[in-house]
Parts: sequence; structure tokens; C-alpha cells
Amino acid sequence: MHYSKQREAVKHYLQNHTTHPTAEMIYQDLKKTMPNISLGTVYRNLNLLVERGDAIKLDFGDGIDRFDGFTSPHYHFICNKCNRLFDLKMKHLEHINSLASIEFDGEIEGHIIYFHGTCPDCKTQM
Amino acid sequence: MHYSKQREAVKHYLQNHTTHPTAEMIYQDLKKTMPNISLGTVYRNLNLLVERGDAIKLDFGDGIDRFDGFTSPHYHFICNKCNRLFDLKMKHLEHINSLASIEFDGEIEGHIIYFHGTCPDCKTQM
DNA sequence: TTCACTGCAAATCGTTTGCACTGGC
DNA sequence: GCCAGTGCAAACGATTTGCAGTGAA
Repeated sequence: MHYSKQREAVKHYLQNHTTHPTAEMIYQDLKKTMPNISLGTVYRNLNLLVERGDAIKLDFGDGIDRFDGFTSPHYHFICNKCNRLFDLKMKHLEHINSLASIEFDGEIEGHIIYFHGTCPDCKTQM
Repeated sequence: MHYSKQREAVKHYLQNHTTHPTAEMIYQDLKKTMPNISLGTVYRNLNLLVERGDAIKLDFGDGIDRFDGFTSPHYHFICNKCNRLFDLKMKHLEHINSLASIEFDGEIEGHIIYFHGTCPDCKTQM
């Protein structure tokens, strides 16, 4: 694999933003300092980073992919009001895999939890 | 709201299939007995049922919406090998909402869990 | 008659891909 | 020089939408 300025920029962007950006957002921001970067390249590198395990791809119902450079297992919270996605700091609940395996005869390797409700910002605006 | 044969058919279909079908699958099946039904109508009615709370829309990474007519809270399992989605019978874990709210200053109203691993069928084929 | 709903086809839009070119090694 | 990676634009595919026609109330 060759070094690529664009790939480094995408990786660096994800490692320095906890906003769960879309590919388009990353593209728009990177364009400011790299005017020639293309959206296709951003997508190609995001998918590469996800394959490599250097990023996570998230979905939350609107069909647009969000990317997260914080890869150690953690949960997410989606605000019903403003639709923003937040990282939660709570510890990973390993034991619920065994709860699930009591009822299900497959091999459970992991789980993803999305919490939802009203975020702190929207809560104070009510 | 007017009665519609097509809407009843979509609702009935979801209530009688636990396969988490896509809109296209529902359309293909309904066409067998309703040759004139259109894909747009299937989509419109699915969205209506979801809004009304008579169905749930699920996503699991491939970007294609799945629909579930079984609306009481339950968890899902996605097979890494065959990509099928299964309903889990385990009880709903209300308490993890309070675990999350210890660390997060928003109002947590609910959560969704996706378990993943190897399903029973794929497990025996190994 | 009214207007919710339909079928159809075109539009939308996030994402992927083909291709010629560029740059890392 | 080789070929991974890029920029660009076209293609793709799931979903939505505009519109004229249909059918429930």
C-alpha cells in the first residue's frame, strides 16, 4: 500500500472530530485545505479505513452513513429532536451477549446499542 | 383516511412474515395476487405504517430498509455469514437505560440492540 | 363531488465505479 | 516502469415524488 496524502487527511480528520461526520461533511472540510480532493476519494478512503478497522460506519435511520474514528467499543445516543449522534462513556456490557445466547442458538460475537431520547442541549431548550 | 386494499395487503403481509422483508420483496410477493400494485404504493404504505407505529423500519449496514410488523420491543440478531436478521425472544433490558443516564446528561427514552455473530444455520454448516 | 390513494415514470441523492492520469516506490 | 491511488464524471440503486386517473366516502 502506497502512502497517500488524501488518506492521511481523512484519517487525521476522523481522529480529530467526534462529530460523526458524513462523507460529504468530511469532503467539504478537507476541500478547504486540499482544493483538488474529490468526493470519490473520500469515500474510497473511508471504506478502506473501515475495512482496516481504523474507523466505524454508523447508520441511524436516515440512510446516510456517519463515520467515527473512535474505534474502541462504545455506545451511541441519537437525539430524537436535533438528530445528532453522541458518544456514550458508559462501560461495555459484555454480559448481555450471554443473556441473548440463552434464548438464541447461534454464536453471539458482539452487539451494538443505540440509545435515543432528548440530548442535553435540546432538553434545556424546552 | 380512506380504506385501501393495497394498504391492507401490506399490513397483512408484515403481520404474517417474520422474515424482515425489504420493500422490493414485499412488492414482488404482493404482485402475485395483486398484479397492478406498484412499488411506490408499497413504499408509501410502509412509511405510513411505520409512522402509525404498526411497523418498524430496520437498518443493518447494507443501506437497504427492512420492515418488521412485530412492533412490541424486541432485539435483533444479524448473521455475519448469511446476513439474515433474526428476532430474539430475550426480555427487554429496561435497566440499561439508567446505566446510560448515569454518564449522559440527556433524557434517555429507549434503546435498540443489534446482536451479531453466526446464526444456527451457518454454525452447523461449518 | 371530493379528495385520499393509486400506478407509472421520472427525479433524487448517497454511494460506487470506469477510466485516463498522477505520483509513490 | 509499475501499479496503487486520484480526480472526474457517469452509473447505480434504493427511495421519493409529480401527476393524471381511480375509487372510497
